[in-house]
Amino acid sequence: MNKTKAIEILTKNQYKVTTRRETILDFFLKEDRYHTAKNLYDYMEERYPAISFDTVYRNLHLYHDLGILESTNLNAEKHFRISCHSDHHHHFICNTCGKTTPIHVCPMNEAQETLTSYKIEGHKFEIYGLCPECQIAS
Amino acid sequence: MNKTKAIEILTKNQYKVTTRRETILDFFLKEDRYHTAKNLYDYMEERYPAISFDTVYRNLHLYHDLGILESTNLNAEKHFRISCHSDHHHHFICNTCGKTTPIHVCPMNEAQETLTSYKIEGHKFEIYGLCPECQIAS
DNA sequence: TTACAAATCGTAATCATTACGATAGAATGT
DNA sequence: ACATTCTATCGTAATGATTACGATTTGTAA
Repeated sequence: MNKTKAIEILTKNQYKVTTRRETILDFFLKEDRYHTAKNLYDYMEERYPAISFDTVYRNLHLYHDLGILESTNLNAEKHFRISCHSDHHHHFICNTCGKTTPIHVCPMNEAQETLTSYKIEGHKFEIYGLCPECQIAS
Repeated sequence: MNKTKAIEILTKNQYKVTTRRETILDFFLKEDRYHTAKNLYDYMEERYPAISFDTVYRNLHLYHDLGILESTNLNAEKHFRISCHSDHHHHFICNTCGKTTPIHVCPMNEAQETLTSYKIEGHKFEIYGLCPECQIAS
């Protein structure tokens, strides 16, 4: 996902490309990692002192629905990152800096065999720990 | 995990065995699935009309820390279930009834090979969908 | 049974998220 | 250019889950 493609998705779906929406894209494209709604709110508030929660959450959900962002729950708080769905994969997530590393291992084929007569609607595979950089820092 | 073992863990760690703590165990042992704090609170309130949030949450955390319960985050809300750590496995979780089915497939060995120089501290593999019973019901 | 620490109650505070009426802004047709 | 009509945003209040804490009660060991 890049800015051009995200804007293309917005216009294709008849959503307006506003300055706030562009700034939100900049925020997520700047760093390839998970961020909380609060992280984004703080970033936006520096640039638009009157920004509303509504704008932040509404656009997070919009981007999520359009596939521009993907999300995960880490300790009962939603985290969002720029989408990278060119192929199916999962993530290593650093507990310290939040940076993600793709993992190209997916156990669903094997798992599926043991779940005949179950209707599978989704799955989650995440690995948590310290990335090389954060190990050195600690 | 069963009631005798849970009580053994409590006393071994010098925690008191109170009526509320026993009732909480009954609640989780009754059904092999994930429950929210609210589920437990409602159950407790029927039996102890003056039960406090504090008691519910404090004991959920205590049981979790002692390994009597395990937890997961489903749509930004913590869910708890009685621990079943006899062997390492993961769960299929029904989106409708919350019942769990163990899955004896774990992708960590393969994943680890691709993550040399990363320090792995934990992982999560969950499959969501409809269990056979809930497919019939819908 | 007494005494003390642990557990619980009652209630307020916090944190993330959602909701909604009022206002502002962009796109379209005249 | 102007009016019309959506859409987006603001301002703020409400909700839902969770945490916090002083006051009171209860369990346990001497």
